[in-house]
Amino acid sequence: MAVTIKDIARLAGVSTATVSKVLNRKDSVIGEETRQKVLSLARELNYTPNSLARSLVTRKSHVIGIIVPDILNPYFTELVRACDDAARLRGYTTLVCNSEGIAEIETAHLASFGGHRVDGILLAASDVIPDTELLDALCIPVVCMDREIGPVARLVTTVDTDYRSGAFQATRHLIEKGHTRIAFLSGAPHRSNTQIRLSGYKDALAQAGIAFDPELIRCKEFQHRFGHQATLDLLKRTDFTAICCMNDMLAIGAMVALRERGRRVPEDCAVIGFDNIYLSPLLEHPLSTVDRRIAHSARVATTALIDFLDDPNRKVEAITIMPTVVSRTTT
Amino acid sequence: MAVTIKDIARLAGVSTATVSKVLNRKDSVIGEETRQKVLSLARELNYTPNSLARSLVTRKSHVIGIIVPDILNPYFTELVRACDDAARLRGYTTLVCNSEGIAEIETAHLASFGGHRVDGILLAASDVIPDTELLDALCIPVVCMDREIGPVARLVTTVDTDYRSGAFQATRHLIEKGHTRIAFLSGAPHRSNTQIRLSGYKDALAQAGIAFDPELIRCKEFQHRFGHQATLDLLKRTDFTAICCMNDMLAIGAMVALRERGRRVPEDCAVIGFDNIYLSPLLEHPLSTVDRRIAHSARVATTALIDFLDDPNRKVEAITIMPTVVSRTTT
DNA sequence: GTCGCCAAAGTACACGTTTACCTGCGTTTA
DNA sequence: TAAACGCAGGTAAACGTGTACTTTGGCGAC
Repeated sequence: MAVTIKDIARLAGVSTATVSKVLNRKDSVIGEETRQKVLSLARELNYTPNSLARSLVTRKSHVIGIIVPDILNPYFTELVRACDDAARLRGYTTLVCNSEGIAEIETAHLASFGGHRVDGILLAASDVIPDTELLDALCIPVVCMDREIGPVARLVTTVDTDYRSGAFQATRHLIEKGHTRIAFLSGAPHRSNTQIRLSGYKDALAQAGIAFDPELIRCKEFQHRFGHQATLDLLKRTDFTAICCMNDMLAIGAMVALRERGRRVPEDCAVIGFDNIYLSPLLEHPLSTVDRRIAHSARVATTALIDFLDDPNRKVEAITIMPTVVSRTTT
Repeated sequence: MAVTIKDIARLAGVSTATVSKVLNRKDSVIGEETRQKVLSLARELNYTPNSLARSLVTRKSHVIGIIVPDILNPYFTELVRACDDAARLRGYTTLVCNSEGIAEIETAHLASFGGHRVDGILLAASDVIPDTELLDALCIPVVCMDREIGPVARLVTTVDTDYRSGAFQATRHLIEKGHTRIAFLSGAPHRSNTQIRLSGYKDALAQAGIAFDPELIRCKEFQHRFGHQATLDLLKRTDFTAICCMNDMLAIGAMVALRERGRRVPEDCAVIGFDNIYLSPLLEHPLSTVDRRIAHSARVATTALIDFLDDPNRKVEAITIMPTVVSRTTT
């Protein structure tokens, strides 16, 4: 049905090898006349190379697989979009999969990546521990983004955000605005991810001579719902004038709760988020937050992966992205 | 490097054909003993079939291509996610591309779909007119979602939203709340897309005996930014007590503008959106909107496409999704 | 006149599967 | 007892490319 290299070869009266050479610009050794004939024929017939066949023989699919917990989460939407852009710029296509944060699903996706012979894998933040055994068996280069991972043979590099600094800056920002009773909302308490942020928060408090009060801490999950629920709970049990949220969705949930209880933002209670997702400036109260440069880190990770694919000898160091506070209307 | 069917064949002392038959459950004709041997060997070696090779020979990639203008737009995020889920349920993988609403980019993506031999294409709403010539040449089944398209050979079906009814219901909802001065915000004025919604709005007005006032109409684009800007402009030039927005991002932008000008929602001005994106219930003022059942229509479209792939003789009718108003706090 | 060389193009195999068709061989059946 | 059949499995071609190696002339050098 579709036109192949053979059709062109037949019509041009040459061999498929010649056509292939011309089309791949290995044509230093091809006569100008046949070259033109092949080229114009290809255009005329609307020839599109069959990537499957090509990948099969070259052992290069020019596809990179991306795993995120859920693309519906605005942070990951933005991340995936930026990865895709960066990859496309280098001639790669992306295959994105949602793991739901469930190990079995992630493992299935990884296996599928193996079947599709993706050239590289981008593993985004998630609470699940990657199946390093499978990863080793797959023998596909991996770049991790904000994700803990054990030793993996083909780990190219990791790009992480300096969470401690981000949390520190956010807290200090609130302190500078005059707050001393600052609530802290974050995800799974046992994850190092959360512990590091918490230590940043504590450091800022200590530096300002403010006592740490465990009553103000709520760590469970990075969901909007939890931001809402935790704020309601805080409102009932203690008093505070600011909330330091470790992601923007938590902050959005917190603001809903504050409004429901008649608290004005930022007059009665200031709110700061973390991530700086594209939505945060668009809200009714444009959200002050910690900009973690999502698109930038996505680009860095993708570029590192592809650089490595182009030249596996290149040694890449772990990369840390430094976040900064952006102050809008909620603080 | 990776283990192939040949390795298994060699180790099991059988031919590759036999291994293939076992692995594809064409094993009615295979002895139980060799069957088990092959199966356990495959498991043991962690064999993953090479989809490229498989697709090459079967002429079926089990991949469907999706084109959206921009996955960062929450409506499309949700759409893509639902399509992906539906596709995966049927054993398909999705390849999603962002066209930016630019014809050339879309065309390039379509060509790339051809190269990757995707089995089917899902074309989501966009202002660009698809390259029907290329689409015909590609010979790949297509399903359009809320998108105008000329006659295309391999068009399976279209799934559309009843925009007229949606706009009618939204307007009527506002009228029932006692509003008579109702602003109307929508996208590109010349698109039938917008015209149809406008006629629904007018119908509701007429039914209630309310005169149509062109002063209240603002049509330009479906972006947050325009919702903000148009509302500011309306506030300056005329008076109204409600805004009927033809998508949720416009509504969110409108609410920002209202707050900036000290108008309370819904006391001073009611706002209704359209789409019911997953964000709308999560906002500080949970948004009243028209639920167009995004995930549902995505499923319907994907299922229709895959049903067709499974049995091309099945004739599918155009599908229209009926939206309904969901009233939250902004009306 | 032979040798070597260069340009231009062709040959043939490999990539990892699937599958139509064929081969033995043991068992049934007339 | 020979023809027919069914079972278990093998052979080989095909899918569309890329590429190492080979062939074919033509031409200049010795």
